[in-house]
Amino acid sequence: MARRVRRPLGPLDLRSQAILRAVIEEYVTTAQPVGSQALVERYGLGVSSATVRHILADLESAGLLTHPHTSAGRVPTDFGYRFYVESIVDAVPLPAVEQLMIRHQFGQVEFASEHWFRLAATTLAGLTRAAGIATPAKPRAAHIRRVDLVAVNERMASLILVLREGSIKQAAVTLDEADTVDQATLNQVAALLNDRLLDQTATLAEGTLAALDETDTVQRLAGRVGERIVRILRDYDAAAVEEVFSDGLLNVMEAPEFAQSDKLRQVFTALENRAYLGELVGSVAGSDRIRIVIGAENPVEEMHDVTLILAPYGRPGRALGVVGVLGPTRMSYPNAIGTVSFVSGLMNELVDHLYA
Amino acid sequence: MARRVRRPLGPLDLRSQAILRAVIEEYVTTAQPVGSQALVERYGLGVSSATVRHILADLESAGLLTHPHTSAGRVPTDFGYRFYVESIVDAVPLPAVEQLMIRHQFGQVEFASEHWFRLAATTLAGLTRAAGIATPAKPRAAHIRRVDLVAVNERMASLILVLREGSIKQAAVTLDEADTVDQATLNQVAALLNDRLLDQTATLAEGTLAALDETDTVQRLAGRVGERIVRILRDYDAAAVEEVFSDGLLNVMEAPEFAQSDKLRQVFTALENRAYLGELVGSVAGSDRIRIVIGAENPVEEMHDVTLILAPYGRPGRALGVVGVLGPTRMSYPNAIGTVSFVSGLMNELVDHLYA
DNA sequence: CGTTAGCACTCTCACCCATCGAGTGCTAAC
DNA sequence: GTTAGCACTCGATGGGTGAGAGTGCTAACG
Repeated sequence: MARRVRRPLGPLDLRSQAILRAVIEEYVTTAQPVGSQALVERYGLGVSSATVRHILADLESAGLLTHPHTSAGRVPTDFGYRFYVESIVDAVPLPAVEQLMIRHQFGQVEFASEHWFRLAATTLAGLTRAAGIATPAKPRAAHIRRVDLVAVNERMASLILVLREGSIKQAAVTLDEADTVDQATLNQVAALLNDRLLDQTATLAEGTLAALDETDTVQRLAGRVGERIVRILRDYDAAAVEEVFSDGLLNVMEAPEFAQSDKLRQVFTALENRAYLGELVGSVAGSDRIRIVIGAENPVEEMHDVTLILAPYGRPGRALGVVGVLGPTRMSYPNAIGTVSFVSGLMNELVDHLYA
Repeated sequence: MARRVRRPLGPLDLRSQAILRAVIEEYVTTAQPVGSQALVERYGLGVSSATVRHILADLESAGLLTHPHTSAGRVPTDFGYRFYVESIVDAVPLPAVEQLMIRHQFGQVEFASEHWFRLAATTLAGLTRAAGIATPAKPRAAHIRRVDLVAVNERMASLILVLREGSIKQAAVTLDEADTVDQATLNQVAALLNDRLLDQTATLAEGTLAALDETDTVQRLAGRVGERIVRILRDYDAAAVEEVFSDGLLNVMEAPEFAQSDKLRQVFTALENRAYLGELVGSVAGSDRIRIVIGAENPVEEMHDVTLILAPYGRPGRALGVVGVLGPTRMSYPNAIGTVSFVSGLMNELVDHLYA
């Protein structure tokens, strides 16, 4: 086989790179195996199809391309995409007009990371024609920003807990006091809690609450509510990833490689299993760059036909989330990377405001 | 053709009903056209296959069954399912154990309709092996229960608005006052707003705000925030359906009739178009019973292969939402109806507590 | 008159086979 | 190193065939 010097990795000569690039870009648009002739016709390569065939054979033995069968054209391997992404092309930044439009959209949405991350997923789905994925910015330890209590009836109140991280938690608390509890009392309790617990985490709050005077009605009630608050914070802190929101899975369904819904079903199943995404997201959140997982590079069997492009956002050490896209391995990497990059940058800016 | 008295509608004789029922239930479990012989074997009908064939032919000419082709067994038509649901079977109530389990689950969730309706969809999906659908209880006009303001920086505050209906809205308000605004001032503003706006709707609130004294700093700020509150309420009131949450679409995907993902793709597309669901939900919310839309009864072309079973919940004139399931027309109607019925009843109870 | 056995008929499905065409890999010449 | 030429491979396509399932009809039966 080895007709010319084999360089399975490392600096491929420029012409080979150009051809690999052409194969990938042709395949990305047509979804059909690419033949030598098609390449010569559609890309001005200045050589004959026979020459191209030689090079294709070399690229194949280097593991960058494959053959579905003898008489078919070439298809990129996962490794081929990897090489393409790392050594041949650069990310294409999102056009300025679209950047502006998206900024505008985010400006219209309520001021809460709760809503941003969903919008991020939706936006990514629309821009890349793949599925958009996003998690909320999850702080290592949540901080109390605000406590509010609303009377529901004589013995129950609705507790509203605002976290510095931008999310709001709600819970019902039962106050089985001998005397009925009115809104005025609740206001006092809330004021006390706001005074004492501002910017505290679960652990700190627990200490503060221990110091309350149980003989005073207001303080006793505050203690009761405080217990609940601590429990909510602990739950929140314990969850690895609060939620994974995805949008535009339909886009992926439309790709011809998923016409037999079987493969896609597997992907969906894997997606519903949050443990996996949580893990992946955790690993991305640790790093500081875009992470690309192509096909079989993914440890999860079901994900072998799709590519994930994920980027962290937020503040290391404080709150971290992930945005990204999920598409067929056959996707337009330069655009997808550029888009994910922009959206994660935007999310960074937004989260910064929360901590400003 | 007409070998015996034709009764296209109305009281089918009992034996014919039993056979229609057998065909449907066999088809529901096997997803294969049902032949006369299979019926005789698997259901103790006490007659020969030839007799069954006669009856099948009659049921077919009455429009209750069809033939995919000459030499295939029978398949129920949409009309057949309709007759089956209305005249032959009754809803099977959900087993008491499961009822208990579900009540328990709802008890664990935060005290807010926001969360309940999602849980309802998830629960329905799990119980029926179809897709669960739910909308939040949407009040005709939202009422203010609580206003809270948290300082973000000198010129911005985060507004938290709790509605009597159980949902929470959040927004950023910019306070471009000459002097900086601190949390203490914000507390006064919030107290004022809570005092004046409690239980008011958008229109009422607007009147109340007009009466504020613009020369006082606190009142002026309250006016500023109030404008924003009114805008939020108006937006909320204007939306026909806030959100349609669905879960378990995967279940539907697994049905053999959707193996070629094309049909399902259409369903998904229709589902993403909220206008349609909003309309449907609106019509259900108006009525007071479970509504079943079988296959081509659905005005929307894309939904011709699925059945919707929807039930309203909430308080007429106050807040109304919808829960239900979406599955293949070939689904177990008695169970699905029983389950939807239970869940909508449960949601009713929960919403009742909000207004208690 | 309803029920049944028997039978011809229809249609799908699975299988085989031949053909076609795209695209390769090799070789020899430039 | 590049190219033209050519044999070869293999999937896709389409027609043909046989098996099997299930029907509809008819004639006989109680």
